[in-house]
Amino acid sequence: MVEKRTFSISELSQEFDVTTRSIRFYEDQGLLKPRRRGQTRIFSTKDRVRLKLILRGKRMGFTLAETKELFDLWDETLTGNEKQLLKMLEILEARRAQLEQQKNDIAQAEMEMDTAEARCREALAELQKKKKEQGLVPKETEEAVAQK
Amino acid sequence: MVEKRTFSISELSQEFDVTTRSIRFYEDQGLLKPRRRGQTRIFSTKDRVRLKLILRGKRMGFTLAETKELFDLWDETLTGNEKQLLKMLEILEARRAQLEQQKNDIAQAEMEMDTAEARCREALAELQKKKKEQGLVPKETEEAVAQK
DNA sequence: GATAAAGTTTACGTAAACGTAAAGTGGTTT
DNA sequence: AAACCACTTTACGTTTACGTAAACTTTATC
Repeated sequence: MVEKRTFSISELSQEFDVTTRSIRFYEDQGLLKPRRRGQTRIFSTKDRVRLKLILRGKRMGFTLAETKELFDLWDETLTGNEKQLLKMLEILEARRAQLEQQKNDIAQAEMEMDTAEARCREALAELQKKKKEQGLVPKETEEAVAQK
Repeated sequence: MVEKRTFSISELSQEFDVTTRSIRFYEDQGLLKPRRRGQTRIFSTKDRVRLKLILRGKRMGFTLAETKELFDLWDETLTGNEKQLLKMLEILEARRAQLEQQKNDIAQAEMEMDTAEARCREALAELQKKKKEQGLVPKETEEAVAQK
């Protein structure tokens, strides 16, 4: 049960909601290496995984070049050369630092969004109060409201 | 104690490690609005905060246009219009969803990096073992090694 | 008052990541 | 066989986010 399927370019395009143009571009840049039947591309499950990684990388702010570097490095790493292995470990460390930074950024952003939301709700509540007052004491002029 | 300082373009440039070109560009795009003394820019603490937000936004994968949209919206929100307030709350919700996605992406990436690192270390251990064997049984040919 | 240091505008250049025709290939459905 | 579909290549266009000179003021320093 090894899921030995293959995929057409439009299948992947639909599944991941990217244009075929993008997929071809990723191949052009060396990030995907589909087989060919004639001139038609045939994507393996490995290609599919890589596409998923590419897109996630993008969401995380990686450039295609960075992602490609990781792919290439990982391929080289599999050959078992010691220098490559050590370099891979280094790069993994660097990425972890980057992820830590991103996590901090996200936490910060969440806090600020909390206070922003709170202020919005306060302001809305204020407006509701004003409305009620207007309901009770109608026809207050705009200028008078503004002066509060 | 309101920290009422101002900043020159190069001060900010150095503090946040961005080029003056970038800072001028951000102004050009309407993200910063420094005062002027003659034609020289004078940045307030508010500008400084915004610059920080711009850079964090970039690290989080936001475009300048998106960040500007948030700035503008927040400014409008402060005027207290109800429609603006509700729109702001909507956008905040959307951003939260985006942050959740990013957190998932990061968690996934961390897991994969864990297994990648483990494999690297295994491979390295294997190499060390091979080296020892070579030390004990020297002059093994490359072909023989490859056949294992 | 010359000269350097830091600031400015204007404007063309560039890399990344595709978009968008245009024109052709290969299979299959009617 | 005509028409249609999915796929292809080639190639120029576009947006974003600056880089990089060039030529010019303004301010500080010797």
